Amino acid sequence: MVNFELYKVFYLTAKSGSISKAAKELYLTQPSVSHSIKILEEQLGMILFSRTSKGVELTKEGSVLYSYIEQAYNFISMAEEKLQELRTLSSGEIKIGGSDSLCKHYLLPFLETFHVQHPHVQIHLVHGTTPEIVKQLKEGKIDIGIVRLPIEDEQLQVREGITIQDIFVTGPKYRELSMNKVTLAKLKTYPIILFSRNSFSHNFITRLFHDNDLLLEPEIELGSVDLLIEFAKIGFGVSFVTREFVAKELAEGSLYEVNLDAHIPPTKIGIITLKNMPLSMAASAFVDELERNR
Amino acid sequence: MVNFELYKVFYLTAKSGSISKAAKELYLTQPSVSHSIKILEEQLGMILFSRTSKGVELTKEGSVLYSYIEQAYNFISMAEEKLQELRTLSSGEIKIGGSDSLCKHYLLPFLETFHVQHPHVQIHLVHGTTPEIVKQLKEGKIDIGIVRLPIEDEQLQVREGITIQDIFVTGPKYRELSMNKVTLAKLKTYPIILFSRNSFSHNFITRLFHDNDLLLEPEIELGSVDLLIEFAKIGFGVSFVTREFVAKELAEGSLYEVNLDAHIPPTKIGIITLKNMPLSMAASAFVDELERNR
DNA sequence: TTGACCATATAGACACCCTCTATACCATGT
DNA sequence: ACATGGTATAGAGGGTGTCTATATGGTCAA
Repeated sequence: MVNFELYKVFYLTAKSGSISKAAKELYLTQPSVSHSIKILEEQLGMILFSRTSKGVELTKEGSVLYSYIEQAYNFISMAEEKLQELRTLSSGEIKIGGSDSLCKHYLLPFLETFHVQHPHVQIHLVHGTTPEIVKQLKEGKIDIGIVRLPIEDEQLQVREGITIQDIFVTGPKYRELSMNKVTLAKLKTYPIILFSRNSFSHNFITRLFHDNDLLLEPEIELGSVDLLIEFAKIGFGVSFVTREFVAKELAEGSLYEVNLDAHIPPTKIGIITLKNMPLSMAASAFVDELERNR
Repeated sequence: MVNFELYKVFYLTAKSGSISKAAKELYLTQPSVSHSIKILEEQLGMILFSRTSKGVELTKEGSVLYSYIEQAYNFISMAEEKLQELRTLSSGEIKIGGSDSLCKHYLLPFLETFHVQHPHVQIHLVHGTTPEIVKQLKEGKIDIGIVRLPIEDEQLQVREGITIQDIFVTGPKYRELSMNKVTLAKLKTYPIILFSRNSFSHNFITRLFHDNDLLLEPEIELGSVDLLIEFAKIGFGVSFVTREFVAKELAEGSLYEVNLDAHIPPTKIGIITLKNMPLSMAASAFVDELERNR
């Protein structure tokens, strides 16, 4: 099989009808192109051009070859244009899997700015629990997963995102909880509102109480962080939420942070990807964006 | 623009899913292919493969590139197959222009054997006078012209074919002309049958008589060599034809050659082509065939 | 867990081929 | 006749692509 590079030279020569012009386009000298065409003709065993005093002209066989190579050349050009788009993020696609509430409260701001910067990069958001996210990542259905750390998996590459702090919050009704230190036992006497059973936060808090020989019996279990916030605001009880996600409410005074006499360790948000699978340009850029704003 | 040869390496690697396998196909070593792909990735500014322990796998961008390169590769493969056909004469086309009667009597036997040998080469036959043939040759409408020599034209390459001898023939009725030497003056007393006015033979004979101070007044002028032969056979008079084209009739005794007491110089058949336009494989093969049987 | 096996990556040396310069050659048009 | 613009050829040199040798890493089976 002939060296493909020779076909490029052939194409440009045929197209411009001149070896000299082709040489200029290729940033080569005329003898070089002349030589390449000679090699090609020798390897194909046929004359491709008739040489005239004003350039070259395709022979019958040359014309046949040209009609094919023209197509091939166009496809390669299109390929390079397409890759150029991908490289400059004028095109592309990212599939992100967001665990729990992280989608809305953590990811959304990034998505907005990223979308403004790269409007032609399509973003698909998938919702799911941490194990679901990991599974989809391994199946190649998503490029990036956003989960709470820690996570242990040999196949995963984990980048650390921002650190978040889970806290108990309450509305003005139980404002006293924010004044003085509150023990877990004391807190237990208030109505506790938690995220759905089996969620990261539900499990964590249950274990925290259990470690202090207390059995937590949540008053309400909700499937949405927004509802947790709303319920706390209007005085249904004490919600367990992430401080960073209720920053606005805390600032405006519609929620108060419980002054808990117990240590709730801060959590990190992790950006997980498959260790062996290189990220696409778009995904890579998005991850960079997430890491930059750590 | 990237070296096209790298795309070939890329394609075969992607297709086989393995650098080692691609190396075998390319008759290269594994490090060489590995290196080529690295170069390609660097030049495109993106990772094309994820390397695993059992080979390589296309990344998102790699897949995009592959979908284009696959097409390009197929076109090039098709091109090489097509050229292979042309080279082996399993395909192709020849346009031949035959002057005067040469088509039927000279060319036809060659065409038959050539067609048997290369049934997939299409042959187009064009009929015309010598100037018409030359014109069509220069316009690129035919590849090869078959004419009587001599012909003088800077742009033409002339190959000599067989030598032919024009003679006068007659049927049994005037058989006596074949017995003893016949002068032009004597011949003139018989009815002369010539090919159409302005034809090569008409002009030649008129001049021959003129050079001997005789004015030729042909009895009949015909537009076909076949008719010349037939008219002579059935006793209409004396036809001026080419000896080689009436070999059968002379042998079987339906025609007799006039024993002329004047020298008619033999003529050569010429195979003419454009000097600066290389012949197609098929045309070239046909010309070779003509030259071989000189 | 360990070792064999099968991938790819890396390093460094060498040779070949590609490209360059210089020049010849040819056709065309002034 | 000569300038111009095209291609072909020769020969030299350097760059690049390919090789060998070896490292590295993952998978599988014992």
